[in-house]
Amino acid sequence: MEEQKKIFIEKIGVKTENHGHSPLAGRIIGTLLLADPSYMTFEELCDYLSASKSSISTNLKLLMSESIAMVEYFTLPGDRKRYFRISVQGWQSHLDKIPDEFEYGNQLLTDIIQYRIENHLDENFTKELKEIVSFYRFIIAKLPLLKEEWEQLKLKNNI
Amino acid sequence: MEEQKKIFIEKIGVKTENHGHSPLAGRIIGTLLLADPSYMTFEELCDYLSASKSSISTNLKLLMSESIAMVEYFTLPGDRKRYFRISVQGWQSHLDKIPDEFEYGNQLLTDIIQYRIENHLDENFTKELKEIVSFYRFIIAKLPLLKEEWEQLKLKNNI
DNA sequence: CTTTTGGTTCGAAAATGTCAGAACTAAAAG
DNA sequence: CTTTTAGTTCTGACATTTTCGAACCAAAAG
Repeated sequence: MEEQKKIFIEKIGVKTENHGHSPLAGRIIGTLLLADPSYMTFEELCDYLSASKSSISTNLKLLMSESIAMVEYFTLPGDRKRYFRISVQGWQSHLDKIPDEFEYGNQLLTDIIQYRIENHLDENFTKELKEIVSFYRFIIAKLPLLKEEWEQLKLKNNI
Repeated sequence: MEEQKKIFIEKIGVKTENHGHSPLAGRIIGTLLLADPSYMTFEELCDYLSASKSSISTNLKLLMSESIAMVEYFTLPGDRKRYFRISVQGWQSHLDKIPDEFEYGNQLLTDIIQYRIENHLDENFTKELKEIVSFYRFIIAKLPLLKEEWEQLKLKNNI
């Protein structure tokens, strides 16, 4: 069982690594996703992952940074420890940022097209690029509407 | 102008690196996106990027691989050279694979939820995870429909 | 059959990333 | 004021990735 869990954590870790994080960062995410209770202290993370304080500190700092925001911590009165957990809100807001992500890549493609037009480069290829951009734009415009639609759906069914 | 172009290529390159490729792979993509004509020979790439034949070869191989398919080449009769270019089709099919990408991450989250239920872990957190998954599922289901909608739109307006 | 062209493949070197240990700090406890 | 706790920061070692140069190969040219 415990062994099973560790293998599972590694798997989650690899997935997270694919998104550009270090192996340890991935393991922290995996560990917190399977934790019970759903939060852990700094020390527990060190022990459980057999990692040094410095590595845990560095990686937690990264995972809690503004731009990533996958982990957060809370404190308890009269207790010096920090309790780290997955930030569900961070995860959600990460979802909300997907359109921006698309948008950035798309802006770059748009600039490329602009450059190609200004410099009279091979029009046929430019046109093909335009088509890709227009699809992206379409998706980007639709995503917030989907989110909206989902909120409505949730309101009707669940709560 | 030429200098401007190089800076631009680096910028495209960084964006591509963020998707998990090497700097040189990113530069190749950038170079081909701004190329005129829209294809280049192996030698031209080596010269333009001041990179070794081996590096260009390795990276082109990667970029042309089944799973990435961002670059392709064509040949001309009576000409031994290969002409490398951006694969618009590969790019398109990459777009088509976005739902699968989402799906994989989502499957992992689903497994995590399953584990948490089976082992009676902190239900509140499990419930929050469920909500994220259900939103993902919703999006995944909708994306192909959006693609469809876009195709229709294109048919009406353009061609 | 030899040379040239257009690459590929195989180590090794250089650049980067990851992690641990030790020294440090700020706040609380004694 | 000293000690302990809960981390942080810095430095260097180790691992991985990226790139290069040299040797190699297959096909075409001479």
